[in-house]
Amino acid sequence: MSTGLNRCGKSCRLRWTNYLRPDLKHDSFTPQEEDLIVNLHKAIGSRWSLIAKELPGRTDNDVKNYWNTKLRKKLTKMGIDPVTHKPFSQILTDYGNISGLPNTATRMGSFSRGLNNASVSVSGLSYTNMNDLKPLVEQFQVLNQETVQPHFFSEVPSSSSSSSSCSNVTQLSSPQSFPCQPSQAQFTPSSPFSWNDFLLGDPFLPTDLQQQEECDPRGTFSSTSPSLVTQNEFPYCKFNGLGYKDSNAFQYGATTGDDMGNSHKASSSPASSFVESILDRDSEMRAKLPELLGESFDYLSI
DNA sequence: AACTGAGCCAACCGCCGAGAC
DNA sequence: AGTCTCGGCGGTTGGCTCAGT
Repeated sequence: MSTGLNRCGKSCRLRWTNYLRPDLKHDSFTPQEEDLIVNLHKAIGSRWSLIAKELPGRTDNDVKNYWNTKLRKKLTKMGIDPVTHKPFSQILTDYGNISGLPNTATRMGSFSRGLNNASVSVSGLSYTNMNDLKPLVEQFQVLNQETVQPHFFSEVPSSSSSSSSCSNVTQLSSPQSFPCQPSQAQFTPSSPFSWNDFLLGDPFLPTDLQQQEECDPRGTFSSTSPSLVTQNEFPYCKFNGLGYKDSNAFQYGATTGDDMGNSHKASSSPASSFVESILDRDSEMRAKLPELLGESFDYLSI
């Protein structure tokens, strides 16, 4: 049916349900609604439609947006992890229980330092850092199943995602054999992964990942062509639940593309930062653009 | 006045399941 | 059984606004 609108039916329906419906509230959320959202999120995770049903006049999109823009940051400022709803101190305690690591005091220090470093290059100590670290942690949990017990981020409520990320997290506790795992031999107990090294170095450039990608091009962490890697083969290759921004950020340290690989050759020293890797990458792209475009080109002059 | 960065939110995307054919 | 359409859902993005510089 043609409505004369340049919209598909789905868009129209969304517009109606999320905005035009007459029973919707358009005023700001009340403290009571805030409390309810936080409590429900704690109980059932990011099931926005279910949460919204408890809030008359609010849509799942409203609740989701409010959570993402306000509540999550609010909780973070209060020292509560918005994912697990646990105080960061408790998470750090849990983190301290990871086996095969140096003493807790050292780890705590390096962990906060890692977060602070991230805050410089991202946007302050916020949930973003936790989410940025999460896929890396998961990668390392997969790569080091023998030495790292998966329980830090695996505490994410199983209901926190509908289709993708949730299922992957639960898979952590049931390790599979992955075709792209021949590199596992490189992660022998004699050289266990060190959180300290990881956090003291560049969190986006774990050197072990380079070994991984050199070993098997298929077992990459590529987000440029995530469809090449199925979840069954290697569930944590896909960065489920992360946007391109996150994935791209990670790319600087972990892609297998020709150019990317070169880029972190130059920035793989422990002292280099994520920002430096971006700058390196930027220089490289600028150098390559003319040949890619077949003509002289300086995008800075646009 | 111009620029910049952060916050906000409607809209979009991709996946999934249900139901019709 | 296979395919298609539709609606629901959660995650993400793009563009607007506004405060700060």
